[in-house]
Amino acid sequence: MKMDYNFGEIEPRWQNYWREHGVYHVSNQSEKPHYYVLDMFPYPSGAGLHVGHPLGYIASDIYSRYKRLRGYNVLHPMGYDAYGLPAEQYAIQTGQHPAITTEQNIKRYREQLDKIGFSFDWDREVRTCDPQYYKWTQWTFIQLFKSYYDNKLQRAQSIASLEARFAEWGTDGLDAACTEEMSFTAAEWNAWDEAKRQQVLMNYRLAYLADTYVNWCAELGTVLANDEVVNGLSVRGGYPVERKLMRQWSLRITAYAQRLVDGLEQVDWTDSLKEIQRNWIGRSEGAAVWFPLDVKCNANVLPGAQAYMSQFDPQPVPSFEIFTTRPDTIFGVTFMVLCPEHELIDQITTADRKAEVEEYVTWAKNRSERERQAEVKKVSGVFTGAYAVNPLTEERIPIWVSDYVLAGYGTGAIMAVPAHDSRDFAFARHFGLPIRQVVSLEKDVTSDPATWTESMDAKTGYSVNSGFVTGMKVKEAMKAVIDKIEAMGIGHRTVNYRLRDAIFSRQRYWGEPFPIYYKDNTPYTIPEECLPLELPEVKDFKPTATGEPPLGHAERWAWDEENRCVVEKSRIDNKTVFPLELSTMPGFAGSSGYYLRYMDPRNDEAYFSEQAVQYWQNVDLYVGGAEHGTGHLIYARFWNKFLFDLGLAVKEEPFQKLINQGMIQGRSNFVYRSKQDNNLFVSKGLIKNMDEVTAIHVDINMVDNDVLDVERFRQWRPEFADARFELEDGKYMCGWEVEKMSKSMYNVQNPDDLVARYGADTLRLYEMFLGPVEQAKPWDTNGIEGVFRFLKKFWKLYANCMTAQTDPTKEELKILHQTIKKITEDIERFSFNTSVSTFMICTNQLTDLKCASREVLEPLVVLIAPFAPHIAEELWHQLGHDTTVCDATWPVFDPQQLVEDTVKYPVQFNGKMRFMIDLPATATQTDALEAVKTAPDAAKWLTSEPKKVIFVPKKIINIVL
RNA sequence: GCUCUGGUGGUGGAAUGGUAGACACGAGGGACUUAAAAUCCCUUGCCCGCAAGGGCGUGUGGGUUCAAGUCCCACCCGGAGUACCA
Repeated sequence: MKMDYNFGEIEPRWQNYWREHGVYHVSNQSEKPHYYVLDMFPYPSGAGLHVGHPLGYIASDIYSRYKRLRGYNVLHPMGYDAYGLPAEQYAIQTGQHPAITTEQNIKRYREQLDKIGFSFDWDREVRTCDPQYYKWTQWTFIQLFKSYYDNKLQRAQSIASLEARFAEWGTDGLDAACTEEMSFTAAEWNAWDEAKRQQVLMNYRLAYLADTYVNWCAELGTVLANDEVVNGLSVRGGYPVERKLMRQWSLRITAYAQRLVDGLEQVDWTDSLKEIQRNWIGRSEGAAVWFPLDVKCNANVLPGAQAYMSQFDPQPVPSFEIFTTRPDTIFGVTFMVLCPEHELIDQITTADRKAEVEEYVTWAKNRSERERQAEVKKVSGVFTGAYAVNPLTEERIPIWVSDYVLAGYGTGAIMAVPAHDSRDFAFARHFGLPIRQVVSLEKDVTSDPATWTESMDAKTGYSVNSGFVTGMKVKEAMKAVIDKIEAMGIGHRTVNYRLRDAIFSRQRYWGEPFPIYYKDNTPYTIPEECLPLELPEVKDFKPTATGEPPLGHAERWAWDEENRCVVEKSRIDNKTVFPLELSTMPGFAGSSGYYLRYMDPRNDEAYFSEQAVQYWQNVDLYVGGAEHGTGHLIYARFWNKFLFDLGLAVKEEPFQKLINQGMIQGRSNFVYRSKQDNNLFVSKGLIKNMDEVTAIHVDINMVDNDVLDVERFRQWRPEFADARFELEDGKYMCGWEVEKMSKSMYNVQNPDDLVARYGADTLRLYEMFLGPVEQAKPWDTNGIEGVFRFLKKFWKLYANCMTAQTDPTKEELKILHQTIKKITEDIERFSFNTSVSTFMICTNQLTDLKCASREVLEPLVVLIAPFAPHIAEELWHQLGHDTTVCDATWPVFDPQQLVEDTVKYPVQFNGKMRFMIDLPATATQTDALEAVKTAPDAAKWLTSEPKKVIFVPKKIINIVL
């Protein structure tokens, strides 16, 4: 065996071997237990992989290989989230077809990934832009289109069954998720024509077309989902986003809000991620209450309210609905607020207020989302002149309009309780509206709200000034008020969610086409047998002159209903040939169900076979970034729940355990140029005053352990050619800072360079050694030498000992079994950084002992195989095996080999000797004393016969000498 | 503001409530070498001391406990998510 660790020769050789022998190919048929380990598949960007990407892949690869060694049949696939904006933006700039760019990028990604030695089953690769893949994305969309959500059954049902129901019962007894509440009879339904029926059904479909306020990004020329917008700017590009009413496809994800909340209980995710999702879904319990209006208008008439109000007014009483989480404060309502979009405004505004209200509404509606959010603190609003009646106090309450009430949440109308809501408080103060205290921390103790500096929002204390609930605790009062409201028939308990339906159209080219064509402006799905509906070629990737999406440029983009095929657009006659949908699906469409497709990726007949999903069930371990908490991870859960309702997915939750790998930040290096002398660079330690120098980013590839390679620096740019350096100890020391990893900061570390220099095994170990997988951390190559040194030592241990084989000593076995125990525990809790340390300790100890026993060296190779597969494979064969190490068996821990000392340590304590002892819970004082006396070093501590012995709880014994 | 996280040497980071700082980097010293690389050995939390040894130490202040980095309460500081969600 060669003495030197030649990773450059070993690694490619085994990578070829694995590929040629299909070592990582996984079968759907196996007697073994199954385990599914999934990485979030990457978007293949033009920049290639940097060291941050493989962090999660390495962790999941370690776990996959470990599970395999433990006898599991492990599914560990990889693919590409290939649709996306950057390729398309690039296409717009250069005319290069996104498919070509994407293909090139994928090729580069694959090369980079292959060098790191992953155990992916590449036969199962999927690409979201592959027609054979997006066929099933389109198929799922059609199923969503053909489904509605039954709130009583709490599951999706077919639209066909809804039609049957309408024909027989109308909406009677129907409780379904919908855009707006509808009420009609079977007779009405049966009398309607096709167009009207389709329009009604659209109100219930899980994938529906509707006019909704959307986030329109003019710069990107498309609408965006809520999670793609932060602070009024697009996540991609940071362009301003405005609210716009547009006819768009949406997914009725809100129907699943409750199940999305409930499902979090069943999964093994971090609390923080579950919390992110809970916040995003934003479930709040409260009451819907109808407030009768004190004017005559055409607003809805609610039977209950009318019955109540008819005591005072024989005429029908119009009313409107509000949502509150604090029904207990209803006695403190001093005004009402409608959102500027509220339909009631026009009807209720009094003539004298009309001009002012209209002006305000126009102003508020035209304000960009960005402006609105920037001026959140600024109070604005206007009085409508109209009044509502508080159904419990029978007071007349003024109705205002303000943009602090949002159209999209609840009913877009609130009862304002300024004493107990900070926003209402600010509003009341600004407009001089009354503030009435109805909750107090102490019973019957009130103060004058005029003296308050802030409202009392906490849901604690007692009701005061509150009619029949006065004196009750807040929680009781809430219940009592709702009960009363329900009894009066003017409201009910309800739950509201912050979650919005997912806008599903993008006015873009590079995405999945909708399998939809329009007959009479009514959308119809193309037959499932005709899928995939392939993305057509276009001559221009920009929107058309008339403002249509890029697909408007496609010549061949019309649907021939008779011949069931795509034909030239020129043939559209709206009799047999119809226009196809022009927008495409968003990025999350393709990534929402990919984990299921991996189970059976080449299936042409179905998304995946029943046999495959019955075998694999769902993802056991999912590894990826937490930045997908409000996007992909919500959509994928929704997608899976829907497929579960259809009976395709067999588990309600797609990802059982989820690990969020922390982001790897860049570590930038700086040189410091003197402000007096542009050619003089001062070493970090010699700078007296930072004001005298300018910090300049330098490429981290010219820096080693913060020492600058001055020659490379001089060659870097012409202006540095004559650079002079003020050195410390003959070196130029650079400064550093943690920043985002990006080209412009010259701090991008490319994994290929490290693989070339140290080998893949070192890179793998080092990425793990850097710290806990979940933690965000800056990339820093300063420690990589240590890991590399370890692998060289590890290699040498075998090189020295392979020839002479001896029986293992007790000491060697102890080291081995300690290592087995520790490594197994570490892997099970994803603590891979400590695993690397354990290997280092083990190797040092065995080297000191000059260990040469196969009985110890062989299992050690298996232990390290998940972490450093190449060196393990090589040593495994050197040890004389002709099977691969991937098929070895994980060594079994033998506790007998670890002789634990019962007595841990002695300490002096108030003149007593105290000993920690490990004894069974049933042990007596005599047992404890015996253990101390027979401990290896007993003579050293017990210099005389004990005078007194105190056996304190469980593990302690105090001995007075 | 709310929610979630985290705070340990010069650095990255270890510690089922049980000898804090494993392991690694960096630094200092030494061996080998003509020299360098590579390799190996020693020291390395802070303070006092030649030493043996002693004192102090896990953001701050309290508490529970025989025992607290770890559990509880309050506060301070960082990171992330979210933001007029009624």
